[in-house]
Amino acid sequence: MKGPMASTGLKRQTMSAALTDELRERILNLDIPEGEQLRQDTLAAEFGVSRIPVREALLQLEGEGLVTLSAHKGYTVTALSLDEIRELFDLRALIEVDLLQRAIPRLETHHIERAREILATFDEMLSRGSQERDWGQLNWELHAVLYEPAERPRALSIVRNLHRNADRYLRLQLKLTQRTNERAREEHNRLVNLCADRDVIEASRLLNEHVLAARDDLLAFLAERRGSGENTHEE
Amino acid sequence: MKGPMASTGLKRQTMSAALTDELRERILNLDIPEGEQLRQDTLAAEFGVSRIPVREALLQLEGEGLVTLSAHKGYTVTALSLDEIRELFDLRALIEVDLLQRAIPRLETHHIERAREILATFDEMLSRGSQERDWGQLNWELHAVLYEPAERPRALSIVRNLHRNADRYLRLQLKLTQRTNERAREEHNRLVNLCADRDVIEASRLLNEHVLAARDDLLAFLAERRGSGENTHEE
DNA sequence: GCGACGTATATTGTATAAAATATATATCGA
DNA sequence: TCGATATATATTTTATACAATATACGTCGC
Repeated sequence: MKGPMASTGLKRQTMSAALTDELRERILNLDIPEGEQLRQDTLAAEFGVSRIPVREALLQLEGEGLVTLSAHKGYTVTALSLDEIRELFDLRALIEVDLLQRAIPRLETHHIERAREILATFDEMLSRGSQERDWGQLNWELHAVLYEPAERPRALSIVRNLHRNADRYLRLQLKLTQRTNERAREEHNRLVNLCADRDVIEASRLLNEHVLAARDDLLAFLAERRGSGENTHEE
Repeated sequence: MKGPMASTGLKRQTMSAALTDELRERILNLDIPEGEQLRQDTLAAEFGVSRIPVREALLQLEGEGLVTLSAHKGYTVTALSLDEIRELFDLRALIEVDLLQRAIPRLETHHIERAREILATFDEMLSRGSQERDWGQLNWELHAVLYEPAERPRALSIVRNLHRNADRYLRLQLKLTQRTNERAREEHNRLVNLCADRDVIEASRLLNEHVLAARDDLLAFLAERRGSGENTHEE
């Protein structure tokens, strides 16, 4: 469940897969900004591989929605409108609440324990100063462990993708505002406690509010930012 | 909105895209059965292209869930368990009901007209004898036109993919039982009428029942079939 | 005969090279 | 000068060739 062959440094099974992960991380971390053209030979040269695995990585990311292909013109990093970002969160709320309702009756003690471990890691991170790079991953793991007992692999996969697509913008927000982090932390704690109590009704309500509050926070942040020139990285 | 450049025979913008469509159609139509290995050389030779566009088409289909890649071992046509098929329909019900609720208040006359056109095409098809090949496409178009006013592109894309994944099994059922078709036809008519009346409550209820009834019908059919050796294609 | 190892073959994964398409620049005519 | 067409350049798409990996088979030792 952790990172595959972590710390060994052994290279992945295929270049395509490794490139997919690396490119995804760069996009999510905004190292490559929205709308940017992705030149195949440039990437190939940078990674020291041919263009074939680069193309295959980009194709994979296109399936995830992170890049957009225009035939014969190439790939660009997908730029989402505020409406599209809103939709990500609305879908998250819809599907995740359903997952949680199915999962809670089947939650075992070890699920709760794992969730509390993740909460502890969150706190640790918070005290060490913002690590927005890992925040999204940790946030996903917490949600995923609560939904896992539902045994709904397709729904889980869809939700993971929704998280990923929203992650870019959440990281941006985390970089600039600390309040979001604290609020999420508090709601996560309550959510795990409600799950431990098997309180389906209240846990569902809280989860729904949690996701929609994150939505509104983020949209307000982005609306402000986009309205006024959005100057963060200069060139 | 119809088939792109139908009958012209003009090749698509790229080979990869054309191959993706062709392979998808073969898989959905069960020309290539579940679990079958897809050899890249074989496909390349058959279509008269190199393995590169074949690989890219397969990668695309993997993103859609129709094929599964095992590193260094190749692609196989994804085989779904009954539980996974159940999940497809449960997700459809969840997301489509939400879409319909958002769409109905924004439905315009021309949406309804278009829906009735599709219903007429259904009837025409029914009278000409079963054309299970087009059934899934038509079914999707009907649902899509009702959801379109919601302006939720991501949700629509997810639902289209769910339809596609279920389509293989629906076609199988349609080939062997006519009753499903008639039942769907009747429910579709009622659904469009309720939409025309802007009756969100009843339309939502009917849509939910419609999808879940299709689910139960199909699962019963497949359980029967899988239990008893599933002999249809001999070799 | 049985299991472990090594080789041969088939298939996938990647690199390089050629073809097709799009974009930019230049040339021509009015 | 302006617009349109033609040419050149950049980039993507596809083909061919090579390398890496997995599977099948056979050989050897016991």
